[in-house]
Amino acid sequence: MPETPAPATVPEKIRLNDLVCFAVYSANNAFNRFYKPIMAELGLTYPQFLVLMALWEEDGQGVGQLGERLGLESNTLTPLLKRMETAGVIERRRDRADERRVAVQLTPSGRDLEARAGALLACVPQATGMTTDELVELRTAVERLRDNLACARDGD
Amino acid sequence: MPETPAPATVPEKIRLNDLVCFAVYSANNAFNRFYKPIMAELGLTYPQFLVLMALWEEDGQGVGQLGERLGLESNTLTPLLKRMETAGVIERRRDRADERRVAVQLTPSGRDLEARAGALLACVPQATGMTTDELVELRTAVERLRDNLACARDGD
DNA sequence: CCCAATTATATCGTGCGCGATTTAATCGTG
DNA sequence: CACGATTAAATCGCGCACGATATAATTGGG
Repeated sequence: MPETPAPATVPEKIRLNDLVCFAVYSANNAFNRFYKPIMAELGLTYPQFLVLMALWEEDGQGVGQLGERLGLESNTLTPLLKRMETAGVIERRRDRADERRVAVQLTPSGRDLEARAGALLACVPQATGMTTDELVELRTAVERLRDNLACARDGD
Repeated sequence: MPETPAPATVPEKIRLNDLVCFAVYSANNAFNRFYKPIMAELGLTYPQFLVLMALWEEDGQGVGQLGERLGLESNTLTPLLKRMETAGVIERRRDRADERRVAVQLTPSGRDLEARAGALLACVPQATGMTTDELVELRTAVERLRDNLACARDGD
């Protein structure tokens, strides 16, 4: 007879490296580190760059729309947008028709960064060490994971 | 003849949703949000939980070893570990043989959390909406991405 | 028309994550 | 043994991310 009785379900120690969440966590940190010097060249941070991308797709979005696009709320976006305004890449202006809303507009300087960003980010696919097809598949899977987690948190 | 001459490489507007980095970024945020109430039940934050997992695998690790395991440095870990010490789940003590080093030891309270954590995290695979096989494949791909980015940043 | 409910942003406090620097202990070479 | 170089951790400042709350504008019944 073994000293320790076998439990109904083997508890099987969970290890850090078995967790998808840790892989995502550490990959996100790795992306941040990789992007930092590139973004510094543009005078931006990585989250600020994501905001700019959203604005290059559609200028003049409100804080709420940007938040929906990026998965962030005003408590994160407001100070971030203020820093971007100070940096001179966007302008924030109250909507005349509805003074609660704040529209975020690119400045010429903010628009100009789009071309520069394209060149600076060209090195990224190479750095991932993955093929275009692999990247598309990976992205799709990560998006599915993200969306499932988000809706599991709300209404299941 | 087309109005706009075709450039050598088509600049093809990059959209937010095409970026793997944004998928990883937003998935990491989603994980954080999903884990927050679970971790609160344990009196922990998500990064603190990751530290505990590393210690459950091997107790008494130094700050540097923990950092290597988690991909963090002392500037992040030191204050985090101090909060965990205040919370009573670990103890930090200077190594007698080498006074530069600080060993991190689980307290009984910190050890006890392992069993509770297992039960609380049982809901996670379900929430991802992915099969076990899909999760393994996804984790492997994300780890590869992370490791490639990290070594591209250093010596290529 | 008024006022409670709703909506949009902003504010505040806390905990990361990290670049830059500091402090302190150990090592290595003479 | 001395002393500069190296190593380990800690400190500092900044920018997210977010829960909780506040402020201000609009909406909708009665």
